[in-house]
Amino acid sequence: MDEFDQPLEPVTRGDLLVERAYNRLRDAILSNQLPPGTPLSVPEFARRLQVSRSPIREAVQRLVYDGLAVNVAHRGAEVAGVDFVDLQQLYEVREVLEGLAARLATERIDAAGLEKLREILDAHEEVVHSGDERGHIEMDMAYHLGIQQAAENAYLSETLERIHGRSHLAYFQLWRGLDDRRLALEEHRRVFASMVAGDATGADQAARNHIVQLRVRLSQHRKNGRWLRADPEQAVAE
Amino acid sequence: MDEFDQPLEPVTRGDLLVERAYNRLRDAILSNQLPPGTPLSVPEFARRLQVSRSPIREAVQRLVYDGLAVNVAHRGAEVAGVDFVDLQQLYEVREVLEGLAARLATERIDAAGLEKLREILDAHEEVVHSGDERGHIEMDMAYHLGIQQAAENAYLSETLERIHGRSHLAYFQLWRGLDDRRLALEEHRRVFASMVAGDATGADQAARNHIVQLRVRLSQHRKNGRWLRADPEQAVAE
DNA sequence: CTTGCCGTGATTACATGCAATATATAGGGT
DNA sequence: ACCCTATATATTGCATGTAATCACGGCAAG
Repeated sequence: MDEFDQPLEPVTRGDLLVERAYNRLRDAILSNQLPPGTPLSVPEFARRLQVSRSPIREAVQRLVYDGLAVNVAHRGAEVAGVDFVDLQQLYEVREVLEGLAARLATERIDAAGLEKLREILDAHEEVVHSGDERGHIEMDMAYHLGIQQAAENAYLSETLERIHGRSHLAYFQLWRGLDDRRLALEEHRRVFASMVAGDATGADQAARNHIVQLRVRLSQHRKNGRWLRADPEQAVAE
Repeated sequence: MDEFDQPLEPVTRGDLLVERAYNRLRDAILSNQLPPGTPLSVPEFARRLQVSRSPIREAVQRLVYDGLAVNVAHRGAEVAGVDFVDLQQLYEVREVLEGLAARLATERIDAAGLEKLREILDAHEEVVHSGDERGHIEMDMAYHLGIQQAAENAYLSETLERIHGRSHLAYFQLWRGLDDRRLALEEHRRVFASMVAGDATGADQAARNHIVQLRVRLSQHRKNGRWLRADPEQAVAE
C-alpha cells in the first residue's frame, strides 16, 4: 500500500533528492496518507525510500518550517495537527491575505488571465456537479493559485502557500462530513464577478467574505456535533 | 494560575549548534556585517565557527527559507539583497498584516499591555531625540513586537517576523541617508491612540497608513537621487 | 493496584568522507 | 593581443559513523 517502500523515483534525472523526498512527504501529508500524529522518523523513511538520512532529514526540517510537521522532544518529528483555535487564527490571517490577493489580481490581471480563471470555475462547476471530491480540491487550489499568479506578488504567494498548506491539513480533520462545495464555488464566482467588473474593492471584500463564511461554517459544523469526538478510531483509515 | 499545566522548558534548547550558528549569521546579516552578495560558504563558516559543516549547512538553508539568503546555482548561497520592486511587494503584504495586527491587538490587549506599549513609545521618544539610530531600530522592533504579542495570533506573528526580517535587510541598502525617525514615531503614536480608545478600525487604518507612508517616503527618497549608485564599496566592512 | 527502577531500542545532532560538477586560472596556439 | 583548452580549486549533495539522550515496557517492591 505504502508507496514509501519503493525507491524514490528510479530515474536519477530529476533534481535533488531532498526535493523529491520533500514533495513526496508533503503530498502524503496533505492527502492524509500520513495523518496528523504520524511519526516522521528520519532513519525509517531513509530505509523505505532507499536513500541516506541526509536528504530525508532536510526534507523533514522543511516540513517543520512549513508548519506541516512538528518536532517533538527526542522522539523525532511527527505530522502536525490543527485544532479549532489554530484554524481560527489561520483564517484571521488568510482573510486579509486573500482579500489583498483578490484586490491586486483585479488591478493586474489581463484578458488571458481572466479567461483562465473562467475555465477553472467552469471545470469546478463540473466536478461539484459530479460530486468528485478530489477534483473539487484540485479546482479550489487551481482557483486560488490563479489569483495568486495574477496578483504578481512573490511574497504574497509565498505566504499564502504556507497558509494554504496548513489550512489544507485541517480538511480531513475538521471538515469531515461537511459538504460546502457549492457554497465555496458560489463565493468564488462572486469574487470573479468583481474582478471582471474591475472592482478591486469589491473583489477584496468578496474574497474576505469567502473566508469569513468558511469560519462561520466551521463554527456551525463544530456545534452540530460532527467534530473531534476524542479519537476513538484514529488509525482506522488505511 | 497553575504554571504546572505547561511543560517544563518547552522546546527551546538554545545550546544547539544549528541555533547558535543561525542566530549568529542572522544577526550578522541584519546588522549589515554580511552585506547582500556576501557568499555564505558552508566550509568556510564551518572553519571560522569551529564546527562541522552539518549545522552550518542547516543554518544557511534556514536563512534561505527566511529569504535572507539565496541559493545561486552551484556556487553556494549568498546574502540576499532587496531592490525597489521587492520592497514595494513586501510592503503591499505588510500593509494588510500590520493593519490586522493592530486591529486584533486593539480587541485583545489588556491594561498591562497598553502600559508596556506606552513605555516603549516613551523610550522611543528618548532615542529619537538623542539621535541614537541603533536605539531607534530597537524601539521600532519592540513596538511592532508588542503589538504582535497583543494580537495573540501565532501565524500572524510568524508571518510578520519573516517579513520584518526581509524589510530590515533593505534598511542599509535603500534607506541610507534618510531620517524618518520622527515621522515613524508619530505614526506609531497614532496607532496607539486608536488602541487606547478601543477603536479597532481606526488602529487598523492607522497601522496601514504607517506602511503606506513608508512606501511614499521610499519613492520620494528614490527620486531624490540618494539611491543604489551601482556598488562602489561593497566588501569594506569586515 | 500503584509506584519506582532499569534495560532496550530508537532517535537526534553533529562530524566527516567522497564523487560530481562548475568556476576560475593559467597556458598554448594562432 | 586574443581565443580556446586544460588544469586546479572550491563547492555542493549525499552517504555514513558515532556519542549522548530519552521514551517505553516490563518487573519488582510497596
